[in-house]
Amino acid sequence: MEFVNVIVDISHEKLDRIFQYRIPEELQGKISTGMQVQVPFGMGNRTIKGYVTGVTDVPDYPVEKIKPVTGLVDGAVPAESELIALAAWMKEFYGSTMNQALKTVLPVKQEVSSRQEKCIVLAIPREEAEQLLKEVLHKNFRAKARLLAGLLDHDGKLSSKEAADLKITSSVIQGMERDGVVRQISRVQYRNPFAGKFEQTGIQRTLTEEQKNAVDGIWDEYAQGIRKTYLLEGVTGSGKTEVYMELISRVIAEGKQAIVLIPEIALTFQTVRRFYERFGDRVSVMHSRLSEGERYDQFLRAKAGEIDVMIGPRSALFTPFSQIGVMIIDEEHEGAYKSETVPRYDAREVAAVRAKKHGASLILGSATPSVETSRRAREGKFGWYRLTSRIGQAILPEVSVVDLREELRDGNRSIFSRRLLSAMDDRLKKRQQTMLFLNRRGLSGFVSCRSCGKSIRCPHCDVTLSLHKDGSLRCHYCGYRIPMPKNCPSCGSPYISGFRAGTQQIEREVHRLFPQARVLRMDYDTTRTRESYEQILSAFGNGQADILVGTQMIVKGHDFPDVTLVGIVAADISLYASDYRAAERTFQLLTQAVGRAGRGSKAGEAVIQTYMPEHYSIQTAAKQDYDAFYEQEILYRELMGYPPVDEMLGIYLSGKDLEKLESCAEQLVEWIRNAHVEGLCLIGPADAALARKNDSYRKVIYMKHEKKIILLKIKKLLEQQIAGTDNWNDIFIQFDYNPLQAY
DNA sequence: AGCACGCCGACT
DNA sequence: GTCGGCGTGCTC
Repeated sequence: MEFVNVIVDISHEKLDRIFQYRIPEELQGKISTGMQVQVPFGMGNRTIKGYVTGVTDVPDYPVEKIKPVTGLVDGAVPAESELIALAAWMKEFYGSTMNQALKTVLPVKQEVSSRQEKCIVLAIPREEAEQLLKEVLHKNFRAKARLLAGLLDHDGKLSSKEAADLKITSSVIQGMERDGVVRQISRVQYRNPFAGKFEQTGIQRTLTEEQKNAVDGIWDEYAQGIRKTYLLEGVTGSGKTEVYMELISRVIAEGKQAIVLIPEIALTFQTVRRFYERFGDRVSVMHSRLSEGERYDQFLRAKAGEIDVMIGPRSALFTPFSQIGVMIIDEEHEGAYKSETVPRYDAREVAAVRAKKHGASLILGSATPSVETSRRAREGKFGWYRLTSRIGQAILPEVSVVDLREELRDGNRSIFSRRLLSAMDDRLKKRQQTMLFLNRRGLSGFVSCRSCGKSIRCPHCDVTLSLHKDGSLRCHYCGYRIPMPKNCPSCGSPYISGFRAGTQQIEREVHRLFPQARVLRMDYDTTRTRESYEQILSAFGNGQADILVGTQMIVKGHDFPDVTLVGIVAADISLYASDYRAAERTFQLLTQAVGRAGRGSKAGEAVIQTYMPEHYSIQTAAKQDYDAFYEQEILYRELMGYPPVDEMLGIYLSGKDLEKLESCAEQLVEWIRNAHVEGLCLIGPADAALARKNDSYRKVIYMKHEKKIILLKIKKLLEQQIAGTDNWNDIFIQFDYNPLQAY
C-alpha cells in the first residue's frame, strides 16, 4: 500500500473531498483508516491535519503531483476518527462509497456564511478610526475604507457575515489586524434547543421490583466488565424509561456518556422532559425539526464534552462522544432504525459495533421485540429482562375481535361494524375519547377477498402478491406473475378488491354518523408543517376533540388518559403487505394500538375489525400474548428460510437502458452461481416493486443463506467483479440486508 | 481556510 | 517603473 486517501481538516465546502498522499518509507504499515495524519497542503505546503479514509495502491491523481504524508498525529484519538473508522466499516459491510458513509456519520459542515461566531471589532479609539478613514480614503484604499466605515456605522463591531456583505476579503482584515487597527474575536455560542423550556427537578422515582432486577442484573455484569446486548422486553407503560435512566445515571457517575435512540415519531416533549428533569443541561436532543445549524451545534457540544446524554433518532447514533458507557435503542422493533438510503445500515447492528469499540452495554427495549432480537435473546446471545406489570392503576383493556365477513353477510357494507358503532356512541355519551386507527403503511395494490379474507400469495415465496397497473399480480421477491383473477381462488367470491378506506373517508363517515362529534385527523397529509404534529396531539390531549382518526403515528408513545376506546378499522391491511414481515408488523401495530386504550384510571376497550379473525397475529395481539405470536411466526420463518433463520441480502439494480440492465442482472446471477456457494438460495432477477422510477428501470435479486458472513463475501466478490468490468458504468447497484420494504 | 499570483491604481 | 492593495483561484 503506497497511497492514502485523506480528508483534510479544514471546514470548507470546497475542500470537503478526498486528497491523496504518498506514504513515506518510515510510515509504511503504520497508517490505517480512521487515523489522523499530518500532511503538507497548498502551495505553501503548510502542515495541516487530515483524516485517513482509506489506503490504496492505485492513485487516481497524477503521481508526480502527490506529496508525502509528513507524520502521524499523536495523542488521544479524538471521537471523530473513531467515527471515520466506523464509516469505513459501514462502507465495507453495507456497500457504499466512502463519501456516502462519511456523510451519514459526520454532520454536514456548515456553510461559512450562514453560521459565523467570528466577528471583527475596532481595536483603536473611535476618533483615531475616523482619522484613519480619512487617510485611507485619501490613499484610495477602498476596501479598508469600506471596512472602517462599516465598523464606525455599527458601533465598532461587525460580524463576518456583515463584512462579507461589504465585499471585504480576509486578506484586508488580516492586513488591518497586523497593523493593530482591528481585532478578530471568535465567540463560540452553541444553541441549546430547549434552553429555558424545562426545569431540572432531579426527580427520581423508586423502581419496582422488576425494574430493579433489570438494572441490577445489567449493572452487575457491567461491573464485572461484561459488555453485551440486552433485550428489555416490557409492555407499554411498564416503565422501561426508568430502567434506562437509572443505568444512564450510573454510567455518568463513572464519567462516561450515553446515547438513547428513539424513533423520530415517538420523540415528543413528554419523553424529552423526563430526561431533562433528571439530567438537566447535560442532556441534548437531536431531531429533524432542528435546523442544520442547531444540529451541528449539538454535534460540537457533544465533542466538547458539554453533554453526557444524547437523545435522538437513528442519526444520534453517531454522536461524537469519547467514552460511551451505555447505548439504548428504544422501540427497537421499529423500521425507522434501518436506513432507506445508501449505506442501508441497521442502527441496531451499527450500535453493537460502536458499543463494542467503546466498551459499552447495549440495551434494546420494546414491548413487541423484533423476531430477530427475540430469537437472539431466546438463544442466550443477548441478556434478557422482562417487565410484565404496568405501573400505577392502569390495566390492560378488554379486547374484542369483530369478523367483518359476518358484517358483510349481514348486509353491513360500511366501514364500521355494529359493535364499534355502538361503542363509539357510548363514549360520545359518556364524554370519553375514542381513537380510530388505520394501519396502512406503504401499501400499494394489495388484493384480498372481502368474503373469506384470504390474500393471493406467491407459491414460491409465500408472500402476498401485489396488483400492478397492467392487471397482473406479482411477487416482489421472485417476480412470479399471474393475471388478476375475477373471483377469489379459495372461495369463489367476486369481492376481491382490497379494502380501500383511507383516513379521510373514515373522518367523513364519522361526521356523517355522529354529526355532533368533534373529530381530528392525523396522517401524513395533516402533519406536513413543522408544528402540526404536536398541535394535533395536544389539542386531542386537552380534550378539544372526541375522536382522533389516524395512521400509525397516533399510536406511538402517547398517553391520553381519557381515551377509553380504540377502534382498529381494518386490522388486516398491514397483513397484506407483500413482504415476509407482514405478520410481524401487524402484530406490533395492533398490540401498540390496543395498549392505547385505558391508560388512565378508567377501564379501556379495544375493537379490532378484521376479515381474518383466525390469523395468529390478530389472535395473539388481541390477547397481548407476545410469546404465542413468536412461536407461530418463527415457524413461518423457518419453513420459508426468512430472517432471522436465514439471512437475506437484496441486490437492487437500476439503469436507464433496459436491455443493458437485464444483461447486467443476468451477469450478476451468473457470477453468483459460479461462486458455487453451498446452501445459497438465489431468487430473481425480477422487476422491482417500482419497476420504473425517474426514467430508470429497476431490478431486484435476493439471496438467502444461513450465515451473514457468506452473503458479505458474495457481496464483496460481486463488487470486485463489477470494478473489473467496464460496461457497468451507468448501472447503479445497492445492497440491502434483511430488507424491510420492497425496492 | 489560507496562500500565491497577477492585475491595477498611486507614488517616486 | 515599482510598490502594494485587492480579487481570484487552487490546494493531492
